Amino acid sequence: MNKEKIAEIFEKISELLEIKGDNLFKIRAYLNASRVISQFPGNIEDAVLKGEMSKIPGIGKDIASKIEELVKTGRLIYYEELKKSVPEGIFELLKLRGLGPKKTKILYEKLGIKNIADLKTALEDKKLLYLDGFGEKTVSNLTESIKEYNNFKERYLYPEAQLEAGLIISYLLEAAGSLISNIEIAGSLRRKLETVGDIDIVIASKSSAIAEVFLKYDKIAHIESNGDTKISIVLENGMRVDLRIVPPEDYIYALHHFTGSKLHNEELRSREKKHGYKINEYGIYKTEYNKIIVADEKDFYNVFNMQFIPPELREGAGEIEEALKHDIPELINIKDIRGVFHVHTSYTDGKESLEEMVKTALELGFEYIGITDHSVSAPYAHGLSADELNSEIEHIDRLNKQYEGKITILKGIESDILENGDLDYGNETLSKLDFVIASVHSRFNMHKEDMTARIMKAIKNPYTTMLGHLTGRLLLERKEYEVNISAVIDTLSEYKTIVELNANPKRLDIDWRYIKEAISKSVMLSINPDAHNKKGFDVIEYGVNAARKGWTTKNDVLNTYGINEVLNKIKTIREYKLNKSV
DNA sequence: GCCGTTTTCGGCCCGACTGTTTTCAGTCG
Ligand SMILES: Nc1nc2c(ncn2[C@H]2C[C@H](O)[C@@H](COP(=O)(O)OP(=O)(O)OP(=O)(O)O)O2)c(=O)[nH]1
Ligand SMILES: [Mg+2]
Ligand SMILES: [Mg+2]
Ligand SMILES: [Zn+2]
Repeated sequence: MNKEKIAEIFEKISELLEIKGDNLFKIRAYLNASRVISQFPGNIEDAVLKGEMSKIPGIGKDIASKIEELVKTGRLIYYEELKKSVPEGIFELLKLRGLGPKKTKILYEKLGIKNIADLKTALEDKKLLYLDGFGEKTVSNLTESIKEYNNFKERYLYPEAQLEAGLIISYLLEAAGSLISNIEIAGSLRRKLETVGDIDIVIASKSSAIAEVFLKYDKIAHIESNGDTKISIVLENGMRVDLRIVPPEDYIYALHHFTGSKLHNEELRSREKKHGYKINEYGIYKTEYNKIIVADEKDFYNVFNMQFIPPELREGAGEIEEALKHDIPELINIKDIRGVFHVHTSYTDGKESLEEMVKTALELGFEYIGITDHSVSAPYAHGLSADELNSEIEHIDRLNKQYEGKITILKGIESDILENGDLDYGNETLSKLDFVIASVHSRFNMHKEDMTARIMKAIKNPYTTMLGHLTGRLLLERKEYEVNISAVIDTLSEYKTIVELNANPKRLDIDWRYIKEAISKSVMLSINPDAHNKKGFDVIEYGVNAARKGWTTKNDVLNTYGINEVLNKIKTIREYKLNKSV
């Protein structure tokens, strides 16, 4: 039982308790525990065995024992009992905008509505109007909510939302720039989360006229709410946008509030409340009339003797403690990236020739480029036979002479990890290469233990320099294959093997939530573009975002080093493992 | 249910917007 599943169960418990009408703080405790578990930076099974769960803030004796039950038996009797009283479809009903636990309960108890389909029928039959608290507006809003639920995604990839947010900001600046003293993306998008539920934007303006300007944006399909300081809309493509408008003097407080995360805000506010501060989106107050003025977010945190916390770290995952100790490290920046590994060419499924990819890397200022086409067992991608790989190697040798002094081309392969954990070529071929990325591209549905063993064996192979996309996930499309990530990280550590952070915005794999664990076990990262065309290098940005979310510093990442250090490091890995295996 | 440097009870972040409730509960951020 992994932490995602455990977190999901506690989230559902909180929803079930809401429906039951249980104590609000108890409900919050479960929801909070769910968030804390999903952020837990380590192996939850180990922590359970060591009896360390209840040491984690937000996990007490009761929830700790429930986690233990889940880890040990795979079930939770308390949850199963709770679920019996409520139909499964209640969870989807709760996802509808405008429908919370109270109304859902009424619909279920009074009209027997058990899921969205039931609700749709009841709406069409105008049955809701007979209920107390349900009027014409509620009916039309729920009808609209069902449409949105059916037609639109719940979350979007970071780059889609980033693009859309940029368009909105450009529009606002163009249409009403003089009214705007500050404008910034906030919410999960500012925190660089890999997927976002909506676009949050904060505006500082002296004039409320800016709201009118926003509402004239031509891509707005639906206005959900429209207040004095807050507007929520849905775009034609289904993306939701929240706009928050505040007077210029309140901007920093509003930006901080709206950046979140919710957990971060709650933690900061409750902690500082004990020290006599009140924090909201309009200010920091020591006493009611004594607003503390700050010029920027650095000042904001400094009020509480905290180090500035970069937005990427504001997930309520221990950042406040570290900021108090001034232990937040200098995070990696995109300018620290000096070269790239994991580049495909027209030798296999890349769209550009080898030389074009090299030229592009050179233009982008990279000092080295590690070429990795697909291996023989990847026929879908025209995987290279040993002979074909030899040709590519010779080609790289020629290009290295041609580009000497400009860029170094490293010879690599993205080798499939076969079902038995072997790599795709013999040692003779592999030893001609500078480095090898080993990735799983087949048989995703193996049992967890088998998949873990398969990957562990590949890591132990002396020629494996780094492990490619650890879980094979495609965000919002394909779930990760089952694998014991902590066991894999331990093996990477033991065999000094590097882990890829695949920068493709659909992958971002290794997940940033596991990066802290990897780094704490001295596993080095490589932020790889997995480029298949010239544009493919640009995704490095997303990889760096994810790395920052995982508290990564420059020195934790292979491709922040110069070519000589890189060559040295990858050689050392191979030698270390060759020695270890004899 | 969790938590404690005002501790083992009595608090728990704080506010905006909407609809139908004539005074605020529900939902959401
Ligand atoms: N203090 C406080 N702030 C909140 C609360 N809920 C949301 N916020 C703030 C922090 C959030 O980052 C910000 C935007 O809310 P969203 O619901 O859009 O969440 P966020 O953008 O973090 O994630 P998302 O990807 O949109 O689901 O508003 C809350 O309950 N209390
Ligand atoms: Mg958001
Ligand atoms: Mg929002
Ligand atoms: Zn690849």
